[in-house]
Amino acid sequence: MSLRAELEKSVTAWAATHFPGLPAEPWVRPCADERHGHFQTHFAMVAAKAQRLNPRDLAERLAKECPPPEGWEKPTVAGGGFVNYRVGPEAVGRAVDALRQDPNLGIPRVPKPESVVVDFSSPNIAKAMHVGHIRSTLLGDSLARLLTRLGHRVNRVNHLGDWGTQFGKLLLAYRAAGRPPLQPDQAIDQLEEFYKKGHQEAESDPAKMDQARAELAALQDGNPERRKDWRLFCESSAEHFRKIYERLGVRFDSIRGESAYHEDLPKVVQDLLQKQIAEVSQGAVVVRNRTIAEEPYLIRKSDGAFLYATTDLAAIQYRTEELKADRIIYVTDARQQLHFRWLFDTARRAGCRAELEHVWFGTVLGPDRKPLKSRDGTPLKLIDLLNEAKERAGVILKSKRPDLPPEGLEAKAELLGMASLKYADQLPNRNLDYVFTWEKLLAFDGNTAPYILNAYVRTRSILRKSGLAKHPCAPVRVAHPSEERLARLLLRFGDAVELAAADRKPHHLCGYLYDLAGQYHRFFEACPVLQLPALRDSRLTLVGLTGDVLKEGLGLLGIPTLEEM
RNA sequence: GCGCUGUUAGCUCAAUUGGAUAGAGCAUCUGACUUCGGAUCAGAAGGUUAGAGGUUCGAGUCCUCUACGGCGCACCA
Repeated sequence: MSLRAELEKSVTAWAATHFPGLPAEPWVRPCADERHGHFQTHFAMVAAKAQRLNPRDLAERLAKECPPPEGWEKPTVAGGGFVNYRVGPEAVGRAVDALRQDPNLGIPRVPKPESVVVDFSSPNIAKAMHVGHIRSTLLGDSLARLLTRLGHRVNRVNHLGDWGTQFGKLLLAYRAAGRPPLQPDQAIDQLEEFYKKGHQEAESDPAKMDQARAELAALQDGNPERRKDWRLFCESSAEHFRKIYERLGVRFDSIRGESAYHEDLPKVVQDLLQKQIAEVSQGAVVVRNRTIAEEPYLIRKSDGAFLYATTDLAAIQYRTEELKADRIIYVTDARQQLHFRWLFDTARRAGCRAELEHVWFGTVLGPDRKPLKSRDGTPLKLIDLLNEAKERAGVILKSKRPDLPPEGLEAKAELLGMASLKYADQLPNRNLDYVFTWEKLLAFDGNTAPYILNAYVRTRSILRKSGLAKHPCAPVRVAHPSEERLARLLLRFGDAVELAAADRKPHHLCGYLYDLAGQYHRFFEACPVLQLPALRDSRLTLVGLTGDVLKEGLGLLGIPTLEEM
């Protein structure tokens, strides 16, 4: 249990006894300013307001009747009714001793594990993944890792766009070209060319548009030749996706595209009509809810075709009934908020009992504050982004480590490039658009992956220097202020992980890891580790624990570590 | 028009969900190296949190209005 949680227990018990009416919030928080203390509670001010009492008097009572755990200083009252607590160095040492023996590093387990589907990434078949997919892919992956770590049963689902109307135009051009074989390493580019060609033709020539529609209808009716072509498109795309996911270290439990729900769609619409949730309007089938919008939600077009809303409804049914999901989390960009409001509302009215959540994020912008594009104005391809990250990391590596043999350089550049990209993408609050620059991404200092990795590497190098095979696990004695700060920060890891998961915002964890890396660097400046025999094992233990927490924290963000920079 | 969302230091972003004197990095300036790895550390400077009201013991955070931006609103996904 963290220091905070220990104190929290005591304060909450006191609050529940004397003020049973008040909500059981977390009342204990770390002080923003250490001069006030290590932890504070503002409970007295809240309770005083509710009961019309004097907040200072109540704070005095709380401080007196609610003593901190063993080894803490006597609490003090300050301001308008804050009670401040300070932990003694021995108590810090004891807490760190408990932490180093905890395989979970202070990360709590949820009392009631849920079966959670995380739906993320979801690229379209026959198109290269682009920069618009990166936030969903990384954020979804991190959320899945966080929820798994807290004890939930997580199902990572890639809901591929493999059944849209774009296939009519693509088939049209592909077949007109004589159904040529696709080159393994250029398949995606070839498919994009065919689509572009088919699209242009269909837009300019109504007869071609009719043909494209006919191609789509043939595919959806199960025409064997079209099916075969479509499967080829899917397989070529899958290979493209696989390479990118491998480099990003992202995996899925289930890759199940829209096509998998094709057969279920008529029944979904029929059910909604039968339950009188949906109605026929102007030949289409729609769902209405004036509290959401005046315009209705379309689930079947007037020509009988289904939409992605219908597919999503079918997917909810599958996930709740077949996968037994208690909760489904969708990770998509902000523009789909209205769609998900409609989707969730409709599913609930139709009897869905699972919790449905839309975790949305903003756009990646270029330096001009417009959505990030490549030089020719098309969306920036993800593969180009990854390659450039690696290349730039390689240039920096060579300049920083000219002594490094060329063999190891490439793998190191790849790791640093991916780590930097992943960290930079997850650092800003997901609800905001963010401005992407290479300078920020691969900077050596500031809140970046290299800075944190550097701290980790130094925990490893000091170990190598010590001649030991692994970090010792000795009782920790905090002797220096920067050492004590490091220890207390380590004890907050569990809180940071919990907050990031509960908020569905991994950037909270980035902030914590940056603080920890910085505090480790300060400790490192101030505290000789190997030179002082009396403190050597204690400090090596602290160093080892710092490394473990940095590694575990980065791991929850999907970022691997390395032993040497 | 309706709805969602945003505006914090010159720039890019934080702020533990209503708590104490709003913090970092970059850029600028000043220091610390024959280093337990300097991809580091110490320090200076930089703010009417877009503006105006309101609620509160307390507001960057909640409410109302205004200005400016991004996005979405029936047959794409």
